[in-house]
Amino acid sequence: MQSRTPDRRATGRPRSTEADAAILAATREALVELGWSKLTLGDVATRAGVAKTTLYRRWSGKNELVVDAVAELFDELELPDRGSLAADIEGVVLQFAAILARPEAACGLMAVVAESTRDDALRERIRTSIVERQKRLVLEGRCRGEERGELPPQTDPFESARTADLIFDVVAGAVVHRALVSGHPADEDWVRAFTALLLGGLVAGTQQP
Amino acid sequence: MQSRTPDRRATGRPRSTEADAAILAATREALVELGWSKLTLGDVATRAGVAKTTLYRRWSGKNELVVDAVAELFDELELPDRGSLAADIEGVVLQFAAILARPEAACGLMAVVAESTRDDALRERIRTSIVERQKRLVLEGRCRGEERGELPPQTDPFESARTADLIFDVVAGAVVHRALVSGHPADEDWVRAFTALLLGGLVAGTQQP
Amino acid sequence: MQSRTPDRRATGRPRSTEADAAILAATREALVELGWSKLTLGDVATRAGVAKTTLYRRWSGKNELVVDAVAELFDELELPDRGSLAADIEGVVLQFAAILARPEAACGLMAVVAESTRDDALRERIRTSIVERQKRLVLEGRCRGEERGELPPQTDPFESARTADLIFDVVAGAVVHRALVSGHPADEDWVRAFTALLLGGLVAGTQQP
Amino acid sequence: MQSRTPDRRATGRPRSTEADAAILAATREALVELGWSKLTLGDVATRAGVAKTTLYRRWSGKNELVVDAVAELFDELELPDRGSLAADIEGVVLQFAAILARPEAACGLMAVVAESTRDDALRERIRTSIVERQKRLVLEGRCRGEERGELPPQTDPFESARTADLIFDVVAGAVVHRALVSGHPADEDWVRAFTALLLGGLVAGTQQP
DNA sequence: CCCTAATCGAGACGGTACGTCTTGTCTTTGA
DNA sequence: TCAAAGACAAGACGTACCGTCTCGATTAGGG
Repeated sequence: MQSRTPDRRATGRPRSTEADAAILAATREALVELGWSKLTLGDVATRAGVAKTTLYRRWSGKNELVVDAVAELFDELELPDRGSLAADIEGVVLQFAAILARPEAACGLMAVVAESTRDDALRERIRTSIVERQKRLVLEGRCRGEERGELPPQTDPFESARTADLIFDVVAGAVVHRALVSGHPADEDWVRAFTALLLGGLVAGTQQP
Repeated sequence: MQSRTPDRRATGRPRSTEADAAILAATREALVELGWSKLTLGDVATRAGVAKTTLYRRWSGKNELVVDAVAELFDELELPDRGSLAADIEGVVLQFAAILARPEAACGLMAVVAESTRDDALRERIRTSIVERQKRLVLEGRCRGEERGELPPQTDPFESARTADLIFDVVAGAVVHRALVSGHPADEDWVRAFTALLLGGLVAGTQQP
Repeated sequence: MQSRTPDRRATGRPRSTEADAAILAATREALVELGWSKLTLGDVATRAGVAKTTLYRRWSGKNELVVDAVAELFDELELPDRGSLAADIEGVVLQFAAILARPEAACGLMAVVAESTRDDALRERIRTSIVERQKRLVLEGRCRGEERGELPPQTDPFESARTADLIFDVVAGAVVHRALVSGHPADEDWVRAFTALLLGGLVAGTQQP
Repeated sequence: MQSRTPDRRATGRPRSTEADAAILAATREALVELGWSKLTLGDVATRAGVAKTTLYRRWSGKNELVVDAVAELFDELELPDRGSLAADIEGVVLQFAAILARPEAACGLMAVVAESTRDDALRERIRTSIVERQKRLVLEGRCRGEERGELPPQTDPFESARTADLIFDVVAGAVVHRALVSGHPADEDWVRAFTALLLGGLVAGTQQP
């Protein structure tokens, strides 16, 4: 959501802050009921009890609106402390799968990713609002793994970032593919098998590169 | 594409087989130029030199059409024989990344996946036409790994299928996420690191489950 | 309906004569149910149990088909012998009104007249098939009036034709307007008043021109 | 054209009054060039420089639009004062014939009458907007005839209305039939003969009913 | 306490695509 | 050769949404 510049004219009627929240909530509600392609901004405005003008004054279009509406959903992710690295990873992956099981997250996210293949600004907005924002979980997890001695300490910062990116791609990609493409739920069994594969690869990879 | 039932009435003018191919090619062309959201079936029909009715007679809508148009792209994948399992995997993953780097594949695939979150028939069509169809690569790869002794023989058929599914989710998901979400190319370096992670996990997982 | 030329090639499968009648009947049936604007040639063909091709082979379009279908309706008109000119006229006008009360006649006739304002060939077809064909009633009526001495004998053949045309315009026009535009039925009362006006004008006109 | 109810919500952008006029003018223009059956609302909208939605917001379809477009044409009729009843009638009938000679009037009027045979609301709209509206000419003419002593005063109001209706059916019907069906122009000669017939009938009818 | 200016709701506007329908032609198989 | 069946190119249908615009009606400061 675009924040108003601080030096903005302070005169005139200020924008309603309630409208912002109402619009994002209405967007998620409409995504659940209608999906991406049948979601219309006019309908979102009506649900939010707001005029179309009010919506367009804040967002430039459907893509940007849905990115913001979906991004909020992923902020509730956090790395649990279950005692072992494997258990921690399983926990956060299950949380991620739970969010993706919600229809507004699944269809909203996939749709904006699809649109972003032809819109660099949108891709950047997705990266900033969603991807980079959650990469904190990987860093925190590895940090905890090193503290516990479950992972060897990573010294090279460049190599460290590269590995974090790879892990994030593997985790996020695999869960999304399992949930949305294969069509099977990412349940506890699957998450346990996936975590074993991932950790096995990580340990093997760092032992004898 | 729906094949006509064999006992279909053989009367009337038969459907043009050239039109089928022209429509799918035009669809890919339009996807490249316009992307998913600006692709219109009227435009596809015009590009294919075909009336809209001809298009609607064969496909029920944009979703189904694009699934078929994209599915053809993935049929050119094949498992190369580069001497080692790791090299073979790297080869096929690179091919997969190359296809996903084509805009018609990327935006078409993501868009229909997004739509499939609210349309079970569409999800099934995607699974049948694309996912299950390419899972052959995983099976073939493991078979070759076992022949070469790089992988321990898998005896339990149920466990075997479960692992194949997991591998496919990890491979396809990671490459898609890398290419489309993270926004970095899935180049040779990344593919090598990813393959190492995957193979490490596989070997570790089968040695001490 | 285009009649086959007598020296036509007698080879090949002959055209079905039943089809002609079936198509005209189906056209009237469809006119009753659907009216002019929703009548489609495909539907007529289906009702007649005939392929569209067969229909187009005989008529060049909707206009021509409906002219032929409607023209048949007016052939059942005849001048009754009720003893006096006034009664005879009332009788035939009531018959005419009865035909126009049938929806297929009313809407078919008005529609082709509307189309004929921009299609001279169609106007000619209407005149030949419907108007001139029924003008016999006027001539026969005047002839009978003169025989009975109710009308003075008309000697000038040019003047005679002019008057016949005028009478036909007045009779046909007034009944059509009453029935279709004013929206009131052309019942016995109205027909009596109209006939009185017409006969009064005719007698007055011939007495002191 | 539907007038907005006076208690209508005064909120929102008001409808453009220029659009109304532009659409009706464009309709007449298109009727002249294309006739009824080839007139499309999309084309009318384009000619009027207006979106299709704007047109459909005001009229429910082709029929209603053309009724309004044609009705305006007949408002220019007026009863001239030429000194005698016969001359006055001849004058207004000639005016009427002149309007019917314009293609937009002829084909538009006939077509909506044809459609009205299957649409009571449309028939009522035609009666209200065109027929009843012009019946004023008959009333005015008879009034003037009575003032001049050319017609006996009519006392029974019911009988009076019945006669006015009859006269209107005869006049309008005969002119339309002459112009559109018989295919001959309603020129001065014809109008003079017709007026003589009509007036003769009227005088005869009122002298000895 | 009013003034000013940006906001709000409502809804009409010009466009554009939709998915369906009809037209008149063409291409099959079968009689 | 014609018939039936139905696919074909073309194009209008009436609807829905888009993103913009014009309204009158609120709201806050700031004077």
